[in-house]
Amino acid sequence: MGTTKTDFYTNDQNKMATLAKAIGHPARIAIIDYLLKVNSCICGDIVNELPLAQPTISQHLKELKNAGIIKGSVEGNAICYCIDEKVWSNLLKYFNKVAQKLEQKKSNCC
Amino acid sequence: MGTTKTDFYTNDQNKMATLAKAIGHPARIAIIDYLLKVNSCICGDIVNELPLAQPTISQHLKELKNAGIIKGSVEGNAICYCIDEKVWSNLLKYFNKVAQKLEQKKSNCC
DNA sequence: AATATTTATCGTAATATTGCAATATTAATT
DNA sequence: AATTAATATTGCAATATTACGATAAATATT
Repeated sequence: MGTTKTDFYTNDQNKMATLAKAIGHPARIAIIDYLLKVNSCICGDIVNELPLAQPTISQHLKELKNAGIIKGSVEGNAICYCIDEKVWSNLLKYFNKVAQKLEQKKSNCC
Repeated sequence: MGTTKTDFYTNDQNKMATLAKAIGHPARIAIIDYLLKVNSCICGDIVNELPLAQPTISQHLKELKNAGIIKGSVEGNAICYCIDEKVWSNLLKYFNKVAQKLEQKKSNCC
């Protein structure tokens, strides 16, 4: 137990869940916010922006990267992270799709 | 440890993280999908749709409800759940905002 | 080559999540 | 008032997540 039964669900469902889960932490939202705020997609001074230790932030970045939300490229001895627009637009598509279907439905019981 | 430092982050960040986290599980994505597929927002036969025991599904529904993504109204001895359009449109707004900011940015290093 | 800077990894403790069986609760039906 | 049907709650085991100190790895700079 404690393990998700990923086998049962569709690829799309698992993929979307992975993406949403990666975003589902305030530190990672804050990282995304910061990546947007800073014009160029600068990296490691995120450590100064958040109340977290460097290893913790590195871990959060890793999770965002594993999910595919951000990508990083080595830039000297620093690493430059930025949001993957393609992946984000997929996310947006999903949320849009659901919103549209919600509008189409007239029969709301709640 | 193991506890998220919610105190530090902004309300918006925490709220968005809570919403995303609630969606961040394939079973809950499947529940959302099902709620959309069924025209009226019927409830408890979700148990027949997913490979999960009834208590587990009840728990997932509770999490979606606590996050505000779905709402439920008592309908006889059954409960009718459906997605909260307002909350969903907030979610959509966030993903849209990020997508727009991404487009504005020319300077991508990755 | 030694040092500094930046990021990643390892190990570990605390807590949270996932899932289920058993049981309770609530409302309808007989 | 029993019985049935639909959900919720409780308690628990297995696993995952969050966070950090210590340390390693990689590249720049001196």
